Amino acid sequence: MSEHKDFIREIIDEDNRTGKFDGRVHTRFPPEPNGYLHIGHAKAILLSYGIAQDYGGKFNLRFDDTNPCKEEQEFVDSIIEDIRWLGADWEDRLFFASDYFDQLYEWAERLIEKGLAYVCDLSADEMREYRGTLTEPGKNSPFRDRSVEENLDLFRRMKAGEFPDGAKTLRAKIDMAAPNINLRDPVMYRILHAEHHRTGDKWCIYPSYDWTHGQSDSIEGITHSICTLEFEDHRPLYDWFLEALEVYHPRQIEFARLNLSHTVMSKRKLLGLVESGVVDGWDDPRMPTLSAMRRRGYPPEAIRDFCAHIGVSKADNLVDIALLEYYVRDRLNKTAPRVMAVLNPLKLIIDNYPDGKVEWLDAENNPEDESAGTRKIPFSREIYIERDDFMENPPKKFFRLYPGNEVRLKHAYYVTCTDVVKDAAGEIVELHCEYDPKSRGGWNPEKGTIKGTLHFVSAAHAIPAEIRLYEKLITVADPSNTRKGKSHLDYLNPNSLKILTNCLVEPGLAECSPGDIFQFMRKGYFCADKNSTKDRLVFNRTVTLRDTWKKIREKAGNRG
RNA sequence: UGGGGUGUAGGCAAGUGGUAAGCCACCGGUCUUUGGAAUCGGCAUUCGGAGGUUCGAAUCCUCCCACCCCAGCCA
Repeated sequence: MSEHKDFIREIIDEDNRTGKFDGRVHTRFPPEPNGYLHIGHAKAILLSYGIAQDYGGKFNLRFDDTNPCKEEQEFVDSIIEDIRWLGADWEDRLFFASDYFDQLYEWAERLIEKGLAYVCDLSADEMREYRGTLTEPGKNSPFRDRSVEENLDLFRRMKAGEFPDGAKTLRAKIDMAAPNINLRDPVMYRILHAEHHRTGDKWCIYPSYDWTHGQSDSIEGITHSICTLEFEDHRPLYDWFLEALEVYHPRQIEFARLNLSHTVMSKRKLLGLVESGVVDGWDDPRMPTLSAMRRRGYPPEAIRDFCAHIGVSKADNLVDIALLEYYVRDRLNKTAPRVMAVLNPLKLIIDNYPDGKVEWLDAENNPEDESAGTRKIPFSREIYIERDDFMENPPKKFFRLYPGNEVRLKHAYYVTCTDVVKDAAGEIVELHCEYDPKSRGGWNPEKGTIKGTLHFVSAAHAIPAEIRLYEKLITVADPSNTRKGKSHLDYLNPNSLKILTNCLVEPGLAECSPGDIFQFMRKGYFCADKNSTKDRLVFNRTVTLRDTWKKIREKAGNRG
């Protein structure tokens, strides 16, 4: 089984063979600080960073902050935090496109002097009309043939603040009939009397992304500018700028962005969910943002595993969110300490266990990791078990607790159900059992296989907790491909968040800190929320355990 | 009816003229003090379609079809 390389690494191998960049490999991740990073960005970051690592090259972080109206320091901070958490390292190479504003301005004047750029007075609407359509060529701006002197003068006065927003633009003089619309005299500068998060009020003209991006990569000596598919037909424009300027020319390679099932990934839609209150902020654990995944308990290693395995190609894709969850479980299974928590408690009284007696039993912390050691858990006459683990009239193949059945209480004893107590409404309020004193620790060699094993907490020792259960945000796999007139908002999962407030957890959890991740045995992985305190424990369900019993039940249900 | 891309299993994705990897999902067995984990097995006679070249085609050629992106002074 040979390790295969993605098509980008193959291109880099080829460049190294031919000596195109003298064997250098230098990549970058260029986010715009106008929102939070999501799992799709993680794919891009890890791709570029991973390539730099594989080839002994360098990786830069550069903020593409050319639009002061949308960008904020808050986003710069969150992006830096998220990339650090993911594990990509830009060392001392943190840059901002705004660092290059002076250079870009100088280059713009150079293009004007070469007769390759001009100041245009067309309004936004007029410019749209002049641009033509997908099938018809555009027509030249009436301002296209201004003299170099006039252009220089006007451009300097734009910079000096003599004109209001939108009054003029600087445009590249390329070809209004180009079949590639990006080449129809694109805007290089627009007038924006806006405060920039880094340059303040120094500028009232701002370079467009297209005019900034390629040159920024050039300035930084990037060899391979890896970006997503939608920029493929901007590449000829970047080539044009770089050639006109006669500066160092990186190679741009495009790949398909990640789409994840049962969620949305566009910043616009994500922003909409936040602003409309559908979710409780960018780090609501239901969001596909990295900050949400961190809060929910996804380890960065799992995200790296996921990104390393989804592949890189140019084909549109929709990756099943089950794959991400698989890698989360895979990591957590090896690392998360096992504890017992009862989400929906049902009291169980062991009639033949001495009243007032407490035994502290040994419990292993992680069967996958012996070095995780053991802890002591309390056992007593009154305990709580999971309500789901008892059925008065069980279906076939149910081997949990029911009248007359014997089950194992994990790490403790075997118990047999002897009585069911109900309230006036017929609701089961408590169970009575007898325990087998010879089964201490959960094993009696005299008996055959005990199939059912239940988790529990000791009533006198358990501590209360709030537990938040999360499910998919959206009920359909691909909300971008739904019936006419429907959007992702028509497919929000009403059960995406369920808050349980009467949960009971084993006493050791009182000491846990926000961010700690556990396996609540038989229930799933849970992460102490950022707002969890000793007095008010709050856990987020990271992901459930695989549940074959649930599957059997659902199948039976479908048949019936 | 412009330009740029992409089509291999339910979802990703290898494959680069020599007879369809792997992962997830799904199905079944073993094992188990978590119905977890682990483990074993099953899962494309065929690569968007049709022709053609060749001893041999997912790979080369021709035509066709489908889907995605582009008409911001957003990135």
